[in-house]
Order: sequence, then structure tokens, then C-alpha cells
Amino acid sequence: MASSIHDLARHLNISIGTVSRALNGRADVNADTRQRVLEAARELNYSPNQSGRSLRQGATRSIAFMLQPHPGDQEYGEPFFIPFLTGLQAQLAESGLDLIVVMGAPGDYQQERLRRVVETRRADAVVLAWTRREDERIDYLAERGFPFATLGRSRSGGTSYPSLDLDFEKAGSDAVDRLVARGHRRIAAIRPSLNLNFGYLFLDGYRKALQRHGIEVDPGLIAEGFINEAGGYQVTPRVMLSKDKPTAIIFNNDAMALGGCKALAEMGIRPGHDIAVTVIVDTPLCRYFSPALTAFRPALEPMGRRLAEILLAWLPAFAGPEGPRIIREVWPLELIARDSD
Amino acid sequence: MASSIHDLARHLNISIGTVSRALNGRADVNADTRQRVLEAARELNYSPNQSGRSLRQGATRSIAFMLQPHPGDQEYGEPFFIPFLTGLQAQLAESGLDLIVVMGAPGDYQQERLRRVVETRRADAVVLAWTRREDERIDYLAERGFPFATLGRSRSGGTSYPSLDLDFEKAGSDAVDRLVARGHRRIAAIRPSLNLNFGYLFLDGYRKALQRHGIEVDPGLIAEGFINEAGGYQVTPRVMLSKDKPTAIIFNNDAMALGGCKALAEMGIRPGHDIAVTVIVDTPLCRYFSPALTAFRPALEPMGRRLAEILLAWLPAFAGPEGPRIIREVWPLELIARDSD
DNA sequence: CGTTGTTCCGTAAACGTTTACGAGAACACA
DNA sequence: TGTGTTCTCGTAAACGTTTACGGAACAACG
Repeated sequence: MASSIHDLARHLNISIGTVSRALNGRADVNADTRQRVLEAARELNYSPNQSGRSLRQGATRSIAFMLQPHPGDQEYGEPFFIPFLTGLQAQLAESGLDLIVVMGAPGDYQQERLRRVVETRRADAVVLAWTRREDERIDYLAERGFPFATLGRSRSGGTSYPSLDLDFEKAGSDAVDRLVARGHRRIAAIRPSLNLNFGYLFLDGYRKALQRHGIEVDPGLIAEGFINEAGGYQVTPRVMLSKDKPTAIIFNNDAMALGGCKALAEMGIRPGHDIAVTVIVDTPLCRYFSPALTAFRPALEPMGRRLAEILLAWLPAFAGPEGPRIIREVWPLELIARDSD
Repeated sequence: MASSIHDLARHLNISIGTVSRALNGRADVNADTRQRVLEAARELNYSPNQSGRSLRQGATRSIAFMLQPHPGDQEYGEPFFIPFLTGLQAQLAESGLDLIVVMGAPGDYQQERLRRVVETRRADAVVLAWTRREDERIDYLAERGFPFATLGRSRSGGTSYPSLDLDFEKAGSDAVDRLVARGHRRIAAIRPSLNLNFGYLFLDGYRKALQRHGIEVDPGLIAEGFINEAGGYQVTPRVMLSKDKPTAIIFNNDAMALGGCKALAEMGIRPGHDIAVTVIVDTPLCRYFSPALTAFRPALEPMGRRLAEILLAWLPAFAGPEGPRIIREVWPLELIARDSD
């Protein structure tokens, strides 16, 4: 069915070596011959068998993105990743690399899928997201010497690998600054487990900003829940029942904010009127919610592209003249002021 | 670095043929030898090279899910797919198959990515979603004889391939029935392009139900927009400005509903009070929106598992004793009554 | 005419598997 | 002893590529 390089060779009555060289654009092949090979390739609808190629070259020319759920979170919060993946795939394609997304089973602590990708050499490198503060996946990859990059930072692995992250600390801090400037002093924070590194960073920025403003950090105003709608819904009432009620809430996530706003609605509290609401990571939901939610917007698509560059700069096969470099970047989150605060 | 079957053979001083047979559980190998091979494999941390295996067997043992955006829709509506993919991956894994998700570039009419997967033989079969009424992807795959299954139906390709779909027609019909029973007669429908087959089916059910109730179908109450928040936001006012205003709106999608509800809010119209709102496909957003949106819920995770079964039943290499079968199923959407109607 | 260099191409090995084939050994049976 | 069967294993080819190596043809030059 599918034509191979041998078919081309037979059809043109030349050797497979020449065919391969012609297709790969090597110098030592006559311009005329190359032309004929390319024509025949089109005519016979030839395209290279990836398995054969990978086997010979010891490289698959594909990068795996691990879609690993965070324990307790069924829905992953994936809408977040789509623009990122779009950019990642586009940039990788420019280097002739394929992006494959690998689903992890929910609650897969053992990183079974990651192991499988690495061990069967299905990809030349992997990209991790939702890094945890201590991340066993990073330890695993670093220990094995398998190339990877992360969307997000972690304490694991030090700075031995390239990474890209958003400045959640500054966003947390900016959010507080803005609320304080608008007269708030009782500001709550709804966040996921501190194992999720962005949750940790956000809280850090939040704390430091409060202290900078001379406002005491009240543990009763900080609550932890699953990083989804249910989490926000469960946990928000807890914060609203503290002795001295908050006049503002910062949610770490659009899903948590949605759940939280439902809880508020059930208590008859209206975001934007009775309480200020800020969300750290903006999504279409924030924009189209009523009231529209003030949120911090990431440049996801460009970040996807950039992560591809960063990863490739670290891979010897792709590194430029200066050789492999470990690049780590932290990108800003842009405040989008809307109607909820 | 990575150990091969040759390393095992050398280490045990036996031939690679025997090692391979032992690992693959074939009968013609001594029980004792097999034991030693397995031990050595664990000891040397052996795992088979997927490229070598694929090359020899002519099969990659992986299935590709195409994440193809619909033109004009930036966000894909992917949260919908996550539980589906979870089920799909889980069931495929039970047959030793890997699931890979392939991102298509936005607005990729040429199906470049699909072609690439097929031509480089990166997967043994593909799964398509968001089938269109006339779907060039299906034509392409059918013509090439490449195995595939779809989440959704299409006019393309007839019934020559396995598929799984939701009963959008019945959901549209049920939605109308329910609203009529509650006294509504002016019922609007906000839907995406009729190229998207589920949009077509939904509208069909909607129309037939109206006719069944002796209600004239008013074109002014039917509007088409992108299948995302912006689409719902843009198009909903159009329907509300018709001479004889609707008292109920059915949205084809949670994102369209969100955008539509924002438009309603801006007009001072409250869902659940001033107008009834129904959503065809339920998501966490519907549940946590205020008011909670009445919606039709799909069993996504089981559907993912089922689609794996259906696909495998069609692949000769996996088909049971009866041989390959084309299974096509339509699954129900369960009404979840909430507060918006 | 001999030497050297260049251009182009064929040969064959290698990547890591699986598997058809056949061989040797052990054993049973007549 | 001869024949057949069963169990176990080694040999080697094959999957589709890429690429190191060498050789043929030819040109250029002294």
C-alpha cells in the first residue's frame, strides 16, 4: 500500500542510497537526479516511515506533553492549556518536530504514563506542566538524564533544566496592591494545595504584599480547596464565616472563582457590589461571567512558542552554535481590570 | 544507555531470538529460561524500543486522537473532551495501546496534521471528533483505507466506519417538550454552524418538536454563532430583538450559553426569572453558574471507553472471533433539571 | 600521460525488533 | 536399532531508513 524508498529506487532505477540522499537534501546528488526523485516521490505518494527513521536515527522527532491531572481534580483545568499547546505545536513544527499529548490517568501518582513514554522512547523530550513544589516527575527525568522542560517551576531538580513560568508571586502581590489602593484591608485568598507550585507562589506574593502594607495576615482568610469549581464552592463559605469578614477575595483560578461565586450567590453576596473578586489566571470565563471578573492574563500562545525554543536550545541536536543552554524565564501576568472589584 | 535485547542475550549467553520469545510469552521456550530472561530484563532495566518494534510489526500500537479546532473557534471547547479522553486512554491501555493526542493548527482546513499522522504511520488508527456534516477528514481516511472511528456522525463515508455519538436530536426535542410543558411557546435556539453535525441534529430535533406541538418555527428565533462565548454573546441579542420576543432559549453549548447569558445580563434579563435557559451539553460550568443551568448531560468517560472497544472491534488485529464489525451507537443525553428554566 | 581533485552514485551495514525455519537433543515406541 | 514426536533454541532474514565508505567517471593541471 504505502510506498517505501525502495519503490522509488526501483521505479527510477537508481539505488536507495541516492533516493534517500536526494530526499534529505544532501549535497552529493545531481540536481537532475534530485528533481526526478522528488517528482517520483510525489507521484507515488511517498512519505517516510517514521518508525524506520526513528530506529536508524535514534530519535523520534517528537516531543511529548504530559497531561497529568492533579490528584483530586477531575477536570484538569485544561482549557488553560489549549492556547499554550497551540503555540507549542506551531513552533515545534517549524523545526520539523511533532507534538504529541499524552494523557495520564487521573490520580496517577506513579507517573506510569511518563515512564512509558520515556522507556519506550516514544519522544525525544517531554514537557511537564502543573509542576509541583516537590515534583517526582522532575526527579525521575533528571535522574535518568532524559531531556525535558517545564511550564512552571519546582524545587526539584534545581536549575538543571529549562523552564518557563508565569509570575504568580507578582500577580498575587499586584492583586493585593490594587485592592488595598481601593480601600480593602480584609482580603481573602482561595488557593489550591501548596504542592502546586503556582499556588505556593501566589500565596507568597499575597503575604508579602499584605505585610508591605502593614496588614496582618489572617489565616482565617486563607483557604485551600481543589483547583476546580467544587473546590471553590466548598471553601469560600469557610472564609466568609470568619469573625471579621473579608471585603475582597482573590481566587487562584477561574474554576475556583466560578465555584466561589456560586457559594457567594447562595449567601446573597454579589461580586462587584458586596465584595471584590479578583482572579489570578484569566480565561474566557472571566470575561463573560457576570460581572466580568478582574483577572491577570497570561500570554499563553507566545509562551507555548517560547517553550519550544527554550527546549530546543537545550537539546544538543538543535542547539545553536553556542551549544546547549539552559534558559529559564518568568513571564508577567497582565492585569485586566473588569467589573468585579 | 538504554539496554536492548542484545544486551540481555549477551548477559545471559543465549540468543536474541530466545530472549524475544521469552519476553513475548511464546510457548516454545523453557520455563526456566523464561524466568532468567525476565529477571535479567528487570535487572538491566530493559524495555523494548518502540521504533524497532513498530518497524518490524508494521504497527505502532498507538491510536491518535485529533484535536481539530473548528474554524473560527479559538478555544476548541476542549473541557468537553477531557473525561472522554480519560476513558478512551484507560480502555486502550487495557489492550496495550497508547493514546496520543495530536493538535491541529487553528483553522487548518487542509488537515495537514491528520495527513502527517497517517502518512508517517505514527498511529494505527485515528479518532476524530466534532464531525462535520460533510467531513473531508472522513473522506480522506476512508479513501485511503486508514482505520478510524468518530465521536459524532457525518454524511461523509456513509456507515463504512464505526462511530459513537450523542443523541442531540432527542435532546433538542426533549428540551422543547419540557419548555412547552412549562408554558413556553416562543423558544429560541442558539446554535453553531450547521456544518457541525451536532448543531444540525440539535436543530432538527428542535424543529420537529415544535411542529409536533403545533408551534410554527420562527426563523427569527434561530441564530447561528461561533461555538464559543463570543458566539453566544454576539448572537443572543439578535434573537431577543425579534418582534415577538422569546420566553426561552436553548443553547447548543455551555460556552455559547455563558456568552448569551452575559448579553442577557446586559439587557437586564435574568435567566431563570425573565427567561428560561436550557443548555444541550452539560459541563461543570452549567452546574456552578448562577442560576445553575438546566442541561443535558453526556456520559463522557464511559463513552470514551466504549469508543475504544468499538474501534478495536473493527481492527482485524484486535477483532474477536466473529471478525471485524462496524459498530455505530448513539448514546442518550440525560436531562439535569436545575434553576434556569 | 600521470596525477590530483571533484562530482556523483552504489554498496552495505546498522538501528532493535519479531518470526519462519530448521537443527539438535531427548524421549517414546515398535 | 530405527522411526517419529516433542521440546528448546539458534540462525538469519526482514521491516524502512540513514550514512560511512569507496569507486567510477570526468575534468583540470602540470
